[in-house]
Amino acid sequence: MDGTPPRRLAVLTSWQLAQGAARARRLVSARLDALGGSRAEFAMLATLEEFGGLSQADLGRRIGLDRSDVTALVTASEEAGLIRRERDGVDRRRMTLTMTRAGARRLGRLQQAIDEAQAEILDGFTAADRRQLATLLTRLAAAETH
Amino acid sequence: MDGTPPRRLAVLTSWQLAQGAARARRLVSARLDALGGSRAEFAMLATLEEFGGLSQADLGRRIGLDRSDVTALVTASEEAGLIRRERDGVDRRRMTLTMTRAGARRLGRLQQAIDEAQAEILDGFTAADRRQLATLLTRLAAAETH
DNA sequence: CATATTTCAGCGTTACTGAAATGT
DNA sequence: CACATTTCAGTAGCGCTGAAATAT
Repeated sequence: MDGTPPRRLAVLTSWQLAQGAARARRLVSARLDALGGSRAEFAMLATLEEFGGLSQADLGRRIGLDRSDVTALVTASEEAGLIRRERDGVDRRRMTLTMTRAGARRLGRLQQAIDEAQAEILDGFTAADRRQLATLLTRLAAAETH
Repeated sequence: MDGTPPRRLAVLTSWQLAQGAARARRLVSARLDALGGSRAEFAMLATLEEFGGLSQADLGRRIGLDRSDVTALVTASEEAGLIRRERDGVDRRRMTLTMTRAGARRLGRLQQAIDEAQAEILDGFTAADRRQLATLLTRLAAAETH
């Protein structure tokens, strides 16, 4: 046993979120590490599958990744053959990103690992629990930044 | 608008948790920064208020802070007059930590800032929503590490 | 002897900032 | 001109590791 945290911490929504997110992150990372993958890599491939032909800036905005970190991720992924990066014909500032077939296969493998982690995170939760949690978290994260 | 993330991400509990935790963290940090404080400082003071006379190792276990980071935090907080650090008389490896009156006043100010942030995080949530969320998050974070 | 505590030096990841080069 | 995109260099916090000194 680790000893319980003080009540002033335990009652905070921000603390509860941090604890839950940290556990989920550890479980997901452990599975992805075994495949030599990362959360950002999965996020990128998932985005390019659903929204093909994005620019790097758009990709970063979709997944909340900094422009600077997008550059590094995209460079490595192109070298690994998972994506293609081509200069946009219309707006020549932009690099247009598309997923390769190797990227699609990679996405499938990472998805499987992530699904296993989600199952472990939600072990013991009923279907109703899961809907509740998803609804509440989505509302919370989507709140206006007014 | 930022563009929506792909479905493969949006449906993940781990992603939802990460997004919610990141927003909560930004709101809390913004308030604490204005006071020159940190989350770790608040966690330390809250712990020493509720469990007086802890060792550094016990403090770290209560709040999930690494031994190495505890040393730095405790050193700075002692210099700031928020806590006292004395060699334990029984087990002379340990340093016994106690909060000073200045520390208690500091805790009060940080608590106020954090309460404001929690209110902002949960803006629009009913009392029932808040109970649901707290229950689900606590269950999720407390899951056995079997 | 094995174990626990504290301290220090350092590492890897993530999130970010500032500035430059390029183009709209 | 203001603004957007990409890239690079660098910064700061966080969570950690390894090792040493000290004590149980």
